[in-house]
Amino acid sequence: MPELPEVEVTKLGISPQIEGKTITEVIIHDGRLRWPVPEKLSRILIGQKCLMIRRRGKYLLFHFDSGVMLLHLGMTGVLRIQKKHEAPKKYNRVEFHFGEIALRLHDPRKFGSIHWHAKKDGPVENFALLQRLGVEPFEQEFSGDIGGELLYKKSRGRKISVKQYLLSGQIVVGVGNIYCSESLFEAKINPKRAAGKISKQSYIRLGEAVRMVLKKAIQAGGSSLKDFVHSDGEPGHFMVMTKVYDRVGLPCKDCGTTIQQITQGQRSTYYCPSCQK
DNA sequence: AGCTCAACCTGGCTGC
DNA sequence: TGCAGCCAGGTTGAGC
Repeated sequence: MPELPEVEVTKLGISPQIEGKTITEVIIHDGRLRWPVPEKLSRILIGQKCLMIRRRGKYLLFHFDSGVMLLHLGMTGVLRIQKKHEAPKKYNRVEFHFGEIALRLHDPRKFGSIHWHAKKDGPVENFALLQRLGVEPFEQEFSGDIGGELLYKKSRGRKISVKQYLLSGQIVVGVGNIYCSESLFEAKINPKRAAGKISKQSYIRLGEAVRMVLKKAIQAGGSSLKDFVHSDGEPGHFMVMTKVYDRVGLPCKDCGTTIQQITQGQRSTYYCPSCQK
């Protein structure tokens, strides 16, 4: 599931159930995720109250008195809130109990990860994996024309394609493979163009497109929030309406031209060769 | 510093 | 039906 909108929707879904509650048990069914789940997690967390859940890029940050637990959903991770007595299903990797409530990480491909950042090591922003992240798309630093100007300025001299540049998360976080194709379509930019050769005006359109596409997706995800929170079975999939993603061979919804698919940086890119110049 | 590419892991789909 | 091959929403780290 997870690009930024899905992570944001997850945060919105679990926060009311988790914030202010105290961890009573941590069970690691299979800690061999992207990185090993810290074995000390149980010792650290039991008895601690979750003060707040935040999001940074695609990471969820669970704040406790003595530090922050960082959780990434990877490609296939889903967090679900269930009753503790409900039996965990296949691919439940880790679960956290808050009294009768269980927060379960379901992750078939095990590309997710869980980390601990102790308070004594300073603010969580110091955490190595957060340091390389670009700015948040909905913060002041990417608002209005500022976002596009940032994309423009940082791209000068860059030879990689604008698709890979935007997807890298170096400048602005949260744009995964689906919303990257969608944003470039909305901004009418051909994904094959070199990042360093794109005008400031185009990047300003791209900045707007990124915010618009992500916002719409969050709103679409929001509609499935109830399903998500109350789900005790498989996660509810919400349909994301895409203009180009996964539409190879189909007509462009704006001009009718056949949507193309190419590979860039080992990932699929979809675009309309007429609309995107 | 920037670019490319393999790697992590499992399931689902396509085609023979 | 079986099986090989390819694809999948992310990200790091090695090597040039």
